[in-house]
Amino acid sequence: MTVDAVLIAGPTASGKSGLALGLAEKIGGALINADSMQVYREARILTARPGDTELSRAPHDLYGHVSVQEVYSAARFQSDARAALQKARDQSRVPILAGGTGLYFRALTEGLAQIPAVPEQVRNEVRERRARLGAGAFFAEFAARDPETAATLRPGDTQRVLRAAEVLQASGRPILEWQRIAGDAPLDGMKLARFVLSPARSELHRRINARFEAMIAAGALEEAAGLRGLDPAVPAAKILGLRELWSVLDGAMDLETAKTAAKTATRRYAKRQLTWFRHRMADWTWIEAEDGDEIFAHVISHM
RNA sequence: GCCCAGGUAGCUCAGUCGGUAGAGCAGCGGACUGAAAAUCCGCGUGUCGGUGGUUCGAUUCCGCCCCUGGGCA
Repeated sequence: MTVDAVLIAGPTASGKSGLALGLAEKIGGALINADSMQVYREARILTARPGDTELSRAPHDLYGHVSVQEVYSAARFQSDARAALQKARDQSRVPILAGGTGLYFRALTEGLAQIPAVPEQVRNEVRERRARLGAGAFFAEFAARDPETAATLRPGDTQRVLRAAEVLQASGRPILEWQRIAGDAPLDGMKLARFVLSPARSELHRRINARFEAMIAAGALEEAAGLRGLDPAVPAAKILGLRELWSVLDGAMDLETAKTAAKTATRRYAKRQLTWFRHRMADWTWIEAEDGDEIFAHVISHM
């Protein structure tokens, strides 16, 4: 085996975990999670995180290692992944990074800009101001102070507008300026085997639907009950299916409706993932096979 | 078997007094450097059941056939 690391991307329910695990067993690898939601400890079922059986078959890192209460981020992931990569290296294991979060893969392969952390107080101030002024007025105000960045954003893009505004507020410099400074990529200079799993859309939809049913059967409703009261502003509150199941628990929605809504949301998520992969990972090895053994054979032949 | 009602987008339906047709949901395409399972932008994707006829022109009118639902037998 001549690669320094294996990267496995793919939309949700495309079979990444199974492939990664099989590969880890075969080549003596160590799994490192590259999925933004599988990092949350208390949400194993709803995030389709590997269970104890899988965990016992190969080393796993960054799976369920933080609490749902925490605000995890791409930056924290990058730093955690750096440590996990070092750990695998120390154990002479090939790191196998598997996940569905495009931005996290970007953080690994291209790095993130080194932007000073924004104090909690500034974040809150900026949020409150936008809520008070409204999206349009807030954006106009921001555009007057940072026209260059504003030109790249839309007023309604809540997340990016807030981020740009808080960075400007906290650092005194436009986020665009910070982003021009190249980041340090954890995988820089390493020999990589990169794969994107891409089953046919119809098959992917079938799997997504079936998997949510399986999650329900495995106790997703109980898991959701345990997460009630979670601060809706925290990233883990965005776990697909969580809101719908909370509605069921509140008696505001029947289970069938909730399941349908959760599946739809997951299908749309998969579509967004694929848009990212298609354009940002065009030069990776794309695997359209759907059968596990077939996928495995393809991967081996490309390494 | 007869009588009604209806066959239009993947689904539920609207519509066209004859000039090749929209709405919702689903879906599709795209952007995206620190909340990314987030956030945002864009797009009707169609043998108008089939087949003859009338007509310059039929999804629309007429005939026949097929299918679905309801009623009567």
